[in-house]
Amino acid sequence: MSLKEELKLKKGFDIVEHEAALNVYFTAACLKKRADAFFKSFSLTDVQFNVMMLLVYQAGPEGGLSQAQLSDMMLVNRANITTLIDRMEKAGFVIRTSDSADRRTNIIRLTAKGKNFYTKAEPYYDQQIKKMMTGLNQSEQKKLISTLEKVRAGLKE
Amino acid sequence: MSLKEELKLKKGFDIVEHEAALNVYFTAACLKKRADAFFKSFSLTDVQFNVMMLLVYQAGPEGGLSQAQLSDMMLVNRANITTLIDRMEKAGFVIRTSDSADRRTNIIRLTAKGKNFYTKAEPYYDQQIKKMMTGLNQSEQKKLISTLEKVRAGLKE
DNA sequence: TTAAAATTGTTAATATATAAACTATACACA
DNA sequence: TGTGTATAGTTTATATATTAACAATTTTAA
Repeated sequence: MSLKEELKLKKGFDIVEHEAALNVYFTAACLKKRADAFFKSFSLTDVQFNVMMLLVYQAGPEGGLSQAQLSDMMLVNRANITTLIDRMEKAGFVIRTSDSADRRTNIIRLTAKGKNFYTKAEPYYDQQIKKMMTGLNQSEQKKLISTLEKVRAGLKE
Repeated sequence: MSLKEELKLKKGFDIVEHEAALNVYFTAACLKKRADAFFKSFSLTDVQFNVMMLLVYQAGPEGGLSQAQLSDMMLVNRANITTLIDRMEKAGFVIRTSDSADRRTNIIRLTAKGKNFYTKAEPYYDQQIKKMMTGLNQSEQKKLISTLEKVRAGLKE
């Protein structure tokens, strides 16, 4: 179904670039909504889950990541990390620790609660994301990935 | 460049579905950031521009759209439209009018200021979106559109 | 060594989004 | 006609995101 049909628009799109960009945008929104619904049963959000995933798989030698690293890996503003980590700290999933090498820096670490939670939730997430992407086969997904890489490359200029 | 490289991750992605979904998500975020930067010079946001575009091209016989219609066309919650239209009303771009056919309903209309603004801004937007999508040729864009349609179709189940 | 430039995390203000609950209104059905 | 259900928009609280400005700290360059 075309986006025009899905959004029930009277008039379609004259410029294919505009249509392509809107398709990316709204597909992401649909993915996010579906993910949000999934994570709701775990009482956290997709963004918080992403933080945990980053801490599990991308932690440095200090056993965590700095807020600046998190903001870089999530493509969001540093200011946003503050309240995000506040909420996750409050929920008991992460702690802020000081960095012995740099007094400006916090190292964000998963708590035992956070680790346990993540370990339990990950298989369910894996299952869910596979379900979510059943519209494409493996080869189509790989092609989509490389196409979107091209889009992003074109944005860098 | 792969997402792993862009985000400077130590560890890549084990599940291609996850990688594909993240590519959609982050590409949309990159598009949005670029669009935000563009619209900043016009002192409005991409979401507000989208509202204006919808009012110009999708208005009904009453010369506008209801808030519920806008929320459907934008795939966002009705509650979100309230404050969005508040801000646009405050900026003088739109007005809320009553709907003679249904006393619960507001019809959102562009003001003369809003119409003039949109008419001036649209050609610049067209130019900009073409520039933003230069990573793909026309055929690749059409292929991307149909792939994303498949993703969304798979999400409906 | 010193001063300038860069980086880290926070704060405050703003924008976009969600959910739940509500009132008023409209619709559907018996 | 009356009752139950659905819808429109708002309010409140919460989450995610941006910007600009700031103080503390670190890095860079002269």
